[in-house]
Amino acid sequence: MFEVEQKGIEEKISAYCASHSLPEPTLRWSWIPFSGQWGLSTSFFQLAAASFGGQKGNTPLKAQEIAEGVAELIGVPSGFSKVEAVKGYLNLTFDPALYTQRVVDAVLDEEKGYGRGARRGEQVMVEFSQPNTHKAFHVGHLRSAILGDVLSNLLDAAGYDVIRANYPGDMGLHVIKWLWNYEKYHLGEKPGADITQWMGNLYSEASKRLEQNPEFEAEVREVYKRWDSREPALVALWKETRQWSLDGFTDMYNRLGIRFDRYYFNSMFEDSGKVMVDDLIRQGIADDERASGGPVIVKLDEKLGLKTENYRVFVILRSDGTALYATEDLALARQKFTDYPNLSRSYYVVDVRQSLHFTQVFKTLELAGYDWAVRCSHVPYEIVSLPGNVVMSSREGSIVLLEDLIREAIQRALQVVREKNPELSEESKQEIARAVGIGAIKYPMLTRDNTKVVTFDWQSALDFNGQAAPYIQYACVRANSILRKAGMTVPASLVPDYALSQPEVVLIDLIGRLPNEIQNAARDLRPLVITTLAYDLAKAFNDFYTQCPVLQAEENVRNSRLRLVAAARQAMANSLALLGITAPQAM
RNA sequence: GUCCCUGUAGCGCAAUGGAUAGCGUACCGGCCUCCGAAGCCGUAGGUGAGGGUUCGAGUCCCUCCAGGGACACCA
Repeated sequence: MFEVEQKGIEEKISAYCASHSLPEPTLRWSWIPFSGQWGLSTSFFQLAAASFGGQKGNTPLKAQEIAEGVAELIGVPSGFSKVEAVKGYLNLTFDPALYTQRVVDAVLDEEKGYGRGARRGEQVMVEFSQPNTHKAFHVGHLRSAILGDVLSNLLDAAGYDVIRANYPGDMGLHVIKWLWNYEKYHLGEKPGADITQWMGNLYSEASKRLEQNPEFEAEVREVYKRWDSREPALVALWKETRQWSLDGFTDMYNRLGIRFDRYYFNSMFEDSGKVMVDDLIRQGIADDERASGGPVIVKLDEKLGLKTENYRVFVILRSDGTALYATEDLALARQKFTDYPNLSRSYYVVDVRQSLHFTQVFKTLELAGYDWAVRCSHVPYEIVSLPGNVVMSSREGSIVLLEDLIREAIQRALQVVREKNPELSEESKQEIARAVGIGAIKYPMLTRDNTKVVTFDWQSALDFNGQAAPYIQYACVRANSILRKAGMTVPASLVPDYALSQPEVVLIDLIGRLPNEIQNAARDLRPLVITTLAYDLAKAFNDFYTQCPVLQAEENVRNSRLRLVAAARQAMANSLALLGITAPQAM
């Protein structure tokens, strides 16, 4: 927001250093961290330490001396109201009126585009939510879906052209088991309304039957053989039942507001993966141990000339010649760069337990000479577990179905909105309940670091109070309410001509940070940065409207505050949109 | 055994190597004649242990301790 002024100041600091025989400084700007202090800050400790040239010296004292010298030289630049040298820091306080106008104008001019960075002309792919067909879709699968969706939003807002890819597991032993069970006990049946639940039930039923009757294994192997020879009837059944799952997934994604540009399926890469394995053997990268009953492996540490065991041994084809996920992942990675040769990054949003697997995949591709291999990266996240550190498993049935969670959350939100706002139309209540319910599900998955485990429990999942999406949505609603009472007209751009109060300063400050924070969040692949900002914005707005009258204020104050309310509402709505959460009009 | 992640208030989580470590929740006490109480205000509570680097360490390095995970044909 003050890039031009900041640059001018940097030049003056350079000039100061040159004339005081100090080294060329590398400046890092940050926000003044004290609440109510408003502006940019930089420190001179590094410069002071460097100025001693290895000799001992009092760094803090020297830093303060430089800060004072710089402060004296630059005076108070235009756009700022105060310049101070404090404890080795140079603090530049913004001119409140000017800064307010700049921030508020930017938000109200750009509206939904506020915060978005310039297009970079760079394409990236984000692969996320790799659900298995013929299995339940449960809360454990939710994190990849939500995280990947939001990372895509963030990268897009940061200026990248994002391709959202899904990679369902539509073939494997789990599918064969399901087909066996269906042919034997359910032939001709069709799923009802709860597709994924029905599919999941049949899968756990199949698992149970096989556990209790190991003699059925032979029948399952028989089905696998029919698949390998592509028996037309079985392929047709697979296609039909696979589609049921995919329809169920689409329904879930629609309810969550998650979309994809591109679908890859692991069944597509069985053959091309095997061809790549052959190539790797020919290149001498992979060792084929099938003659002695072993699989095809890549001894990564050995091939890399390492004595450590960092990369271990990577198994890329079963001893019976059938494809593993590893086989298919090699081909998938290549396919992505065939489809999109200019990808500058290819991200895989997959849980942390597969970290080794992906380093092996990428390293193997690098060894094979694919120059794009270094552009692939795994974005690990910790799993969602149940209380007592119980991992959700569809086989053991220790799961919370996603559709149950969505239904319960929306139901709970509907109950609350009926209590709070009985006069709204039933249609509005339903819409609000959806926005609140979905927001309440997403926010907790995004507001902790990717590497932290999320423990799911019903009570906190359905708790709408405190630091949560409904709090932020509520702040938007209150802002909207004020604007509605003002006739929805926002005054034209103006420079505030009164002394801004503390809550206004804090609020404007936070609104102004959104563009930077979007870049930070995208750079570090951390939605947490935005969930925190959105919450801080909502809190600051709450603070503002409880302390600063808008509609009853004198006209000049009222006009300025109405613009601020509109800007705050927009900034909060934009932040929520990045998080895949909608801000209702009322709630 | 090797490697990775995590350890911050009773509990759940924050804090680009920077100044005074923040928020929620639970507990206790206040606030609906005042733009909507899904809200606001107040009290209380602290970096697993020990070294090191640095002007400055919750953050980086080393050694421990505790919890979780991954390590040859599961996905």
